[in-house]
Amino acid sequence: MAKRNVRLTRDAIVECAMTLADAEGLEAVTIRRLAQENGVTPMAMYWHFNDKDALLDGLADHLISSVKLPAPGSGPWDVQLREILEAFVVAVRPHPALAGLILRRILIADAGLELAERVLALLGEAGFTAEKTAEVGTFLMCSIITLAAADPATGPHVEGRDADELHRRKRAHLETLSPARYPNVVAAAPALLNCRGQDDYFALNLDLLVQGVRGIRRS
Amino acid sequence: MAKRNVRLTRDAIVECAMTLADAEGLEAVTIRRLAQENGVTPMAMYWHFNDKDALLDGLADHLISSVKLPAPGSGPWDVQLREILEAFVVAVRPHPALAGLILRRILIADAGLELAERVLALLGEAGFTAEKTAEVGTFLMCSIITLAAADPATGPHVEGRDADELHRRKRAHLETLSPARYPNVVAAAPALLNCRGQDDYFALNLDLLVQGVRGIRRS
DNA sequence: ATGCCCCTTGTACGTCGTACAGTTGTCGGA
DNA sequence: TCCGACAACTGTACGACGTACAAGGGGCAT
Repeated sequence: MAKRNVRLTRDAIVECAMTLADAEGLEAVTIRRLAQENGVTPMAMYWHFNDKDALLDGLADHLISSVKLPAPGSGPWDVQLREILEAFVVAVRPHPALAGLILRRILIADAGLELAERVLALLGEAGFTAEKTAEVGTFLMCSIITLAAADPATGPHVEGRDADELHRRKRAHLETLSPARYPNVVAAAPALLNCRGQDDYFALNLDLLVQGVRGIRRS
Repeated sequence: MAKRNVRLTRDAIVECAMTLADAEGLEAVTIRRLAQENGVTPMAMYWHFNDKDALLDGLADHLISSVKLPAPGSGPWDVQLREILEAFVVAVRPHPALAGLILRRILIADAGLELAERVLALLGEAGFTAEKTAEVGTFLMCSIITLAAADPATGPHVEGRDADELHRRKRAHLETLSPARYPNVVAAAPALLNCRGQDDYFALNLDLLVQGVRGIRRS
């Protein structure tokens, strides 16, 4: 993996960290591992990033700025809101291991502020007060991240486990449940284990969020 | 902190870990720290738990089983659903640092299965197919956990930072924003920094979720 | 060639989870 | 009264982690 022909770059490190996180999870993203991956000493990282948190912030910022916001059209607010939220999930979905890093950077990264600005504007247009706008907007951002985060079987933002093994254990456990005691869980068991990652799941719950915003508009 | 008069117990350890997490965050919950807190050698923990993950699972299970489900009344499904979701948030809210641990244990812990069963049953009653029931139910559980997790300024499930310092930095950053470029963000800035932890926030977004479910019922 | 500055290396420390083996306290049957 | 057996705990050690600190090299303008 040593590619020590050129100098190291912030962006190169971030890129490397992203593919690493996608392939092996966030817990594989280690200063030492990143250094080794680039044929370099661990301490070399610290020239490009103050500390590991700064590196993770870099990852988050990179992910946030990959959101392709639709042009600020003139359609009804709920349609526009849905488009923006969808653009957000679409960008984050390919990197579920990193989803948890995003939240704390949304109001810091430029792209995140742009995103927040658009969402808050639409909520204002929908008739929410400034305070409710903040509350709903915050929750929407959190929900989208949740939506895009990893499979519940592996657990979002909980790393350090063998995903396959956990998934198998969960399946085995669900199969031992008494259908008399948990009829609905047993009936939904295959879907519960499977539903994440399906386009259906995202579309349906994006609708849920937008319809929810519409539903609480007057109150 | 050494209270070595009685033998150690799984429950005692879990209890200790919970107060520790509430006071100093999940990153303070360490095998060594827990041992020291109980006046015992680190390795003593491994008699009661196979490894640290088992300990965290114990924490999650304890938290899940603290949910006080309302009696299965006979009101309309959406009212009952809201009551259940509210009971969930109420139980988890006091322990935001642990919220992230819950998800992967919901379909394993008995109390979690009970919770899932009730939610899925109500969704079935609302007219969802088995598959959509699973999708919506999964998302609802995730959202409630998200809702109950820590302040976005400190970042849910992201530990290892000084919360106060981060909050101050965020506030400072928001105050430097150009109101021309981000009018809505600037207008909502105080609320954005503050809204979490307010009862208002939880009530409003619980409504959002329930109304959302109602909104997507027929489709 | 020389000096400077950007980038990298080398070494070391403290913390973490935990494998492995040994030690104690307690208690029921002889 | 003794005695093993088993439950609960101790002691030591290892490898991985983040990172402080100081020293080194290598390309560029002079």
